[in-house]
Amino acid sequence: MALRLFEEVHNSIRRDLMRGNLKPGDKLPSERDLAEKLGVGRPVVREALRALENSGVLEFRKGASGGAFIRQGDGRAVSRTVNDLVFLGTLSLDQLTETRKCLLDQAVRLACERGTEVDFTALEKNIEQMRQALLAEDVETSISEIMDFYALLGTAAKNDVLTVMIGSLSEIIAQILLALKPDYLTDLVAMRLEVLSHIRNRDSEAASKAMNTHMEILHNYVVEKSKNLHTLNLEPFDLRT
Amino acid sequence: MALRLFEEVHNSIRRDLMRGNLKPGDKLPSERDLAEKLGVGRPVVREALRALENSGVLEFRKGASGGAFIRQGDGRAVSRTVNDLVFLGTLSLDQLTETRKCLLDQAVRLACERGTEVDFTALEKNIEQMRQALLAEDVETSISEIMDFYALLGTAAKNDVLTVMIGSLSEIIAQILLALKPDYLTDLVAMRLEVLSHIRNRDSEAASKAMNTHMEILHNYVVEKSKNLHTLNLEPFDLRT
DNA sequence: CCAGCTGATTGGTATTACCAATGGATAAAA
DNA sequence: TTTTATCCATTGGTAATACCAATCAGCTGG
Repeated sequence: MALRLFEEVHNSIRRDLMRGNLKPGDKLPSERDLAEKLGVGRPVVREALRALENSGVLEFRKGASGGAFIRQGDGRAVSRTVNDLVFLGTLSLDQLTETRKCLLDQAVRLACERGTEVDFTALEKNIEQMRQALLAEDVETSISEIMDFYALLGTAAKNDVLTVMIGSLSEIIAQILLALKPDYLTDLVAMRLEVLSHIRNRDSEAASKAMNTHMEILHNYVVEKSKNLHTLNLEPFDLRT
Repeated sequence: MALRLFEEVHNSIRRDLMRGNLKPGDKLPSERDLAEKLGVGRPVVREALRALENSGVLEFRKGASGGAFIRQGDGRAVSRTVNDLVFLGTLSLDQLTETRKCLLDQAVRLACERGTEVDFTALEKNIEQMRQALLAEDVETSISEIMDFYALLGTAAKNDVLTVMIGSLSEIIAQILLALKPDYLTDLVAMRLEVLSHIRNRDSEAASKAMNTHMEILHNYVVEKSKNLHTLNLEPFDLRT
């Protein structure tokens, strides 16, 4: 199978990444220079760069001393892809929840083991901010805080991979919840506070159990209310800073 | 923050996906028609479509009655992104292995619970094919079979999300292993056969323990040999059919 | 020394044109 | 009539060019 030209360029850059020739913060030559150096047209270079931006590898800045920069990278590209797979019908919410439970179980156990008081304070603060955002019915802030909780849990567990995976599976759940705008969500605060207290006590069994209960309740609610995902009028979320 | 034009197009198509207006197998209008209908230039449409192809959502076919088609979607886009994050230095192999162990543990337990004899036979056949490929030192086939094992495990566990996640975390390990070309890999056969036998006996504790041992050995080996990832001369893997 | 202008650089977009591959329609041959 | 070979319209892939908009370095004048 012959690769298209933009795929060659794409692979070439990714290869430089794997070889260590490119590191986060590095700046690529301008599109015009790249095109000339590689002997291809500028559109080809642009399509290759676009694909890399879509993967979260590149970031663009306009103007003089602008250009394409290698990013540090985060889990957003993973989240978006998982989201797509759900809407394509490839992945089901049931299976997603089952896997999410497994990962969160591991996260709370590791948090019990490795978490510091700094981590716990951050979690506590996050729950409080989530509570206020929910009360104010501030949808954007709410979803942001809800997601931050998982990230902070991953931080407490000292495992970024776990954080990325949990985030990618949680994003869609959070979106659905807020599309439904249930007043029920105030329970979220109570449940999370309970989980946190168990983690603080380093009681991994209790924390795990509480988190599982939390997940069960959430899942049953979400599945019941969103049997037809497509009627929820969700908006695609962007991939920017 | 003002969205770029191609992002508008991108979101527009993704929105149609979420609304259910587009389903796998559907064909988008030609680039020229789309450009005219949306009142933008063709390059803009192409960049938007390119991003969606990169996400694994679209597939292109040339020629008459060709065009952009909605794909069923699979885990490859997730795998590639995780790969990038490792090479960007955002995710470490240690944390990756820890999460992988957690997911595989869940997978073998679910396989014990839900697996059928058909699943087990498929796993058995896969291990045999892997053995032959390793003996023949057929690198491409080997990595393919090694990855298939995890996919089959996910199939036995009846959870596609688990399958995708495990695949995304395993891909890079498999690549490193084959770049090292260790004769040691024959042990892989024995370890996997042991795991399979426990699963067949529905002995989830033994299966879990065997899989964990498998992971520990593999991880220690990989981490020791690849302290400097960038010297391995790995090739980026493509995202095609 | 600083505020403001100026211009060069860079990504963003549009336009045009042509190539290459594909598949169906059409015409020729059996 | 059926089959086969050819043609051609449609579509993505690539190139080249031009212009816009944003940005920042450096100069300029106060």
